[in-house]
Amino acid sequence: MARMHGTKERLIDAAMHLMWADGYGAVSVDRICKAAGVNKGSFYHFFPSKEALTLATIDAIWELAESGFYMPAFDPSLHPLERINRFAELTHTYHHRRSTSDWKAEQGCPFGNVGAEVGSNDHAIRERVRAVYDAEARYFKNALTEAVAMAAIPAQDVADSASRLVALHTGLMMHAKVYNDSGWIHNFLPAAANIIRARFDGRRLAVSEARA
Amino acid sequence: MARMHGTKERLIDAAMHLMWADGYGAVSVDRICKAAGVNKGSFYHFFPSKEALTLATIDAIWELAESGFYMPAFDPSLHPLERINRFAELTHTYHHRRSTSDWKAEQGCPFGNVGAEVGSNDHAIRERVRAVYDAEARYFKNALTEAVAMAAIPAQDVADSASRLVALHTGLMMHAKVYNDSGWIHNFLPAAANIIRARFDGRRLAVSEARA
DNA sequence: TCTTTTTTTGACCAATCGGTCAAGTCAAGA
DNA sequence: TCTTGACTTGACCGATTGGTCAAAAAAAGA
Repeated sequence: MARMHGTKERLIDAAMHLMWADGYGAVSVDRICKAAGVNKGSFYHFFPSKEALTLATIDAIWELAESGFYMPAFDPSLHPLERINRFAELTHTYHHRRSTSDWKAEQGCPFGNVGAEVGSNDHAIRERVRAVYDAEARYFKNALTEAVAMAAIPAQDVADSASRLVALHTGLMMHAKVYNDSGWIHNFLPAAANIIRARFDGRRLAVSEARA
Repeated sequence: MARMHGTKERLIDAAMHLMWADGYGAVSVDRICKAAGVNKGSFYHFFPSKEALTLATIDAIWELAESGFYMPAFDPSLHPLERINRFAELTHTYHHRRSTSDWKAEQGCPFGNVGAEVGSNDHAIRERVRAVYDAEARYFKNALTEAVAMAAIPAQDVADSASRLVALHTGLMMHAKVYNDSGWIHNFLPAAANIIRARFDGRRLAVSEARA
C-alpha cells in the first residue's frame, strides 16, 4: 500500500475529514482506521485514546485555518481594515467552494462543532478549542489596535470587540451549517463593520433617543 | 412510584436535561429511561426512535425558551428597543443563574449544540433547529420593523439584521460554553446595538476613510 | 552481522449501543 | 362480566463501541 505520509499523519488526516463532517461521537475509531488504511493496534501505538487523536486533529485543523485564512488575511503590510475584508472573503469563499464540491453539505466551524458537542464533558478538548478561539481573537485584536491607532475606527476596548467578532463568525458558521447555506457567512463583514464602529458600548439601549 | 406527569412527559423532561448537558450522542436511550424511571419497552411505545424523542425534546426546550425569554421580552407594549434590552437581560440572567447552581457548568445554546452535533447527519433534527432559529429571528425582525417605523434606528434590511442578531447570540452562547463563563453573553447587547445602528451595509470596509 | 527499537498485524475483550418483542397489567366501555 | 386497547415489563438481539495484547515484521543502530 502506498504511504503518502506516515501512519500518524494519515490518521490525523482521516480524523480531520470525518470528524469535521460527522462530529466527534458519530465517528468511531474503527472508521477512522479504515479510512486511513491503518489497523486498530497501530492507532493505539500512536495515540493513547480517541481523545488524544481528537486533540491532534484540532491542532491540525487550526494549522490549516491559520495558514489558509489568518496569516494571509492579517498580513501586517495591509491596512488593518483591509485585513478584515480579506478574512471575510477568504472564509466565505472557502466555505462556499467546499460546501458545493468536496463536502456533501455545509459543515460549519470545526472548532465550534466539537466545542458544542463535547464541551462540558471533555476538559482537554474544551481547553484546546478555547486556545483556538484565543488565537483567532488575537489576530483581530492586533488589527483593531492598529486601526484605532491610525484613527480608522473609534477608540474602544479592542479585546472586547475582537471577541465579539470571533463569536459572531462562529455563530454565522453554525447558522450556515443548520441552514446548509454558506451564504450566511456573508453576513460577517457588514455586522463586523458596525461592531467595530463602536458608537455604542453601554449595557442598555436608550429608548428615548430618536435617530442615529 | 409517584408519577408527577405521564410517562411521555417524564421521558422528554429527562432527555431535556441530559441532552442539554451532555449532547445527543453522549446520552443513551438507557440513560434517559433510567433517569425517567421508565423501561425501555415503554420508551419505544411512545417514541419510534431516539431521533423522535430528540425532536420532541427540541420542541419542549423551545417552548420553555419562548415562554421564558421571547414572550416576556418582546412584549408589544414595550418600546421595540427596550424589548431587546429585556431579551439580553433575561437570557444572561438565566445562563448566569443556571451555570452557577443547577448545572455543573455553562451549557451554551441547546439548539446550537444539537445543531452543531448532528446537523449534517440527521435531516429531521436539522430542520427542527432551523425552525427554532427562524422563530427567534421573527421576534427580532418584528421589533426592528417597529423601531425603524418610529425612526428609533435607521432604515435597513430588518430580516438581515434580525438573522445577524440570532447568529451573534448563538455564537456568544457557544463561547460561553467553551470558556465555561456565562459572562460572554453580556457581549450581546453592545454588539447588537451597533449592528442595528446599521451605519454600514456594504461588502467591504473602505480603508481610505478616517473617522467614524 | 546482530541487537534493539519502532511499527504493524489482527484477533480479541467487556461494555454499551439503539432497538425488538412476547408476555403481561390495567382501566374503561359494552 | 367480558373485551378491547393503551400501557408496562424486562429479557433479549446483533452490531458496534473504545481499547488491549502477544506476536510478527520492519527499520535502525552497532
